Amino acid sequence: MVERADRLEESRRLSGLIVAIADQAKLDFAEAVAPFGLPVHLARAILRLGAPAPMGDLAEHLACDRSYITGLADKLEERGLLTRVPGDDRRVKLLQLTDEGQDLRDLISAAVTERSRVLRNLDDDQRRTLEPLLQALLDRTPDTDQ
Amino acid sequence: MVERADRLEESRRLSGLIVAIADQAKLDFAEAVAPFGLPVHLARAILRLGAPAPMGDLAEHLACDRSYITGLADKLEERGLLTRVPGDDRRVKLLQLTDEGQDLRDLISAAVTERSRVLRNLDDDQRRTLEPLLQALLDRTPDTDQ
DNA sequence: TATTGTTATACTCTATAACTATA
DNA sequence: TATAGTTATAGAGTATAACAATA
Repeated sequence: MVERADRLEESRRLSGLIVAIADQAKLDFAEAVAPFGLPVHLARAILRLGAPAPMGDLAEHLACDRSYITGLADKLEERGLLTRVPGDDRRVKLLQLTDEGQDLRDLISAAVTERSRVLRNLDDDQRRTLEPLLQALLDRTPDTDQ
Repeated sequence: MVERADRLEESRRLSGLIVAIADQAKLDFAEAVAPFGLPVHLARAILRLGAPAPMGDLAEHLACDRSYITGLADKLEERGLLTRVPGDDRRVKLLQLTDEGQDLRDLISAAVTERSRVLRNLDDDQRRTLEPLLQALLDRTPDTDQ
């Protein structure tokens, strides 16, 4: 049996750890990507564009407004990393990486993977143990309403 | 034995889960705190002020510039939630919650705890299993340099 | 000379609203 | 009429730099 106060303290510790790990993950990502001269959002966009995608999809994935994507796409286009190609629905523009963009995407992907703490700090067993716990944490709470 | 490609995919999944959980934790926090009419940063500041603390300490804890703390302290002072009291070193000002501030802090603390996913979604065993895994994730990588 | 907190200002990020062209 | 993307603009959030008081 765990005492109430201990459980509270443990829970705060765990919450703090999770936030700290996520913050660290963002720093790791920014650091992995910096050598390529790319701000985080541009790098995330490139990673997302393994296949050509409508600008609206990217907005949804990056959790931002479509108008913001226009700016990102402009910057990536200026750098010659992607082009806008028309979709079947002619209102839609697909963002498609150029060859240079694809090459850069591969490099970024490798750099990010290389720094992955999940890969570097945990063994196979630990990863297998961790996943269901994280999944449980993410699940919508069963609303005990107690 | 786990295949390389599987391990990569699993690792991406886990990284994604961690970031998603942290994002969700921030949303949970904001939601828990909203009924008190407090922006997230003000609430975090109050939670930090269980004991009077120099403004610089708060800046460090919130990971922002000292000049930003001046603004936060102003707002909290306007609301009657804290006062600035001189420290031993007379350059220093300590932020000290008023009685009203302490009461509010207790309420916020309870509201945040009540929503804690760590408490609501995991049992004692799961929490005990989770902690060392998170700790390992956070640890500075042993720099394999491979 | 270095440090704490303050002030004024500037910058970055991102959203909102109005617009064009399609549907 | 509704939707995808664009444009111009505005706002929130936060930092920078110069400053006053103290060390």
